Amino acid sequence: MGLPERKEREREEMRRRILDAALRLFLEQGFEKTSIRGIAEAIEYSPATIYLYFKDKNALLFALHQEAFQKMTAELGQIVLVKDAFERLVEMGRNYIKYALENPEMYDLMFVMTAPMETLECRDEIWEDGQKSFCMLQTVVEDCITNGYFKQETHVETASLTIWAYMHGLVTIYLKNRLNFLGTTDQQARMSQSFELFVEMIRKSL
Amino acid sequence: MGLPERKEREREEMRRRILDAALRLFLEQGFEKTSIRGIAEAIEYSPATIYLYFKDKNALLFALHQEAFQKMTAELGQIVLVKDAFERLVEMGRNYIKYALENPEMYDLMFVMTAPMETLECRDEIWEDGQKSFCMLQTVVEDCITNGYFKQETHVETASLTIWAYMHGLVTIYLKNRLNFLGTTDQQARMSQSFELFVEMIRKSL
DNA sequence: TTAATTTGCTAAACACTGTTCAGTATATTT
DNA sequence: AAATATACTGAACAGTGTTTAGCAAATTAA
Repeated sequence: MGLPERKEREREEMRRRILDAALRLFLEQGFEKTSIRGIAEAIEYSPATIYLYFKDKNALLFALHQEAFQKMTAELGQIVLVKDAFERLVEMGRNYIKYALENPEMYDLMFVMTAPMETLECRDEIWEDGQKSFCMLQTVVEDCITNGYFKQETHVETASLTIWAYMHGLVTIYLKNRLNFLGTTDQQARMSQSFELFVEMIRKSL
Repeated sequence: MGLPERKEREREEMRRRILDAALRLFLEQGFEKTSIRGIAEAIEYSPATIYLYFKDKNALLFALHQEAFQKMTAELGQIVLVKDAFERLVEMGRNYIKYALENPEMYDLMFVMTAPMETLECRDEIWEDGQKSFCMLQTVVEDCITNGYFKQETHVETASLTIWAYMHGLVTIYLKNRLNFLGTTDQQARMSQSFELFVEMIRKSL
């Protein structure tokens, strides 16, 4: 066995090339219309080659799903700059919505599609990326308790799940075109109004 | 032109046979694994025949989506029996969760999949089924205001959207396996805890 | 009753999809 | 220089949604 140093690096470069092409195509033409063959053509290799670097399409999607989480975590991480605990929570919510609306395909991959989760299941692993993000939320909720914004007896996990559920519901209703019985221009405004109401709800009752 | 009485009836019977078979297959083997060819085989007709009764697969999905709404509306309609306005709202929420967990594929069709919505868009129609369901929720929220549970100045539409967003978020997070970083058995319990918290939140702050 | 026409349906094809595998040409090791 | 391992691909398999040409039976018209 020779030194696998360069080999390993080349292999990683190829994975990158595949993922970059896949991501570009997904963002350009959406999920449904992106195929393994299309990705192969974009990197000028045979479709079979992709299967030397990813077990199947689900594994490829899972890798992209992980990168989407990295990006979101980076963006949500900005909120540590906000001093006030409650305002930090609100800003986190705003950024969550912003990320979802600006990266709808990635959001789908992260929180809606079942395909990437299947790779996780067949590897018998836990959903680490999701867990880590949830912990970020929990931390901020804890801060709100510590700083007296929320009652001492507030159950952190339950409160966090409730907040996440609302945020997720709001953005998916919108992204999946289930708000289109309202005027097209109004939709974003209605979301903002709802968000503000929810913020007041948790301020008053948590 | 002869009397199209029986012809029309026969045509409707055929549509029914197709939809029944499609529904059965969807529930048996899920969405991804159900094909036009499979449906055709189930009713012992050629795949091409289906296209004489439905424009394309999206139109078929849209028809099923409509029936799913009928079923849900019927189930949610039961809550009129509950006298107390607030308790009626809570019961509506419980039934919503129940329906979603008992009919995950149908829920997907109604609120997550974009395919049925495309048929709607290309027909340039509004999402009537969704609008009607939303009105049901709005009515109950109005009752809560009238009966003094919610403040007089509560904006019905915004409050309803907020409640719906939370409910939808909760069930989709669960159905799309995004709660599997919690213990498998715990998941439903966590959902219940969150729901109870949310009920208290709206009781206290709306 | 016969001829013309419409209706209901299908076989076969088209252009795709994800995936596998035998085989090849290049690079590495012995 | 020979043997082995690596990287890659062409071609196929089995599947998908959809379209079209054509056929046989039912309906209408003469």
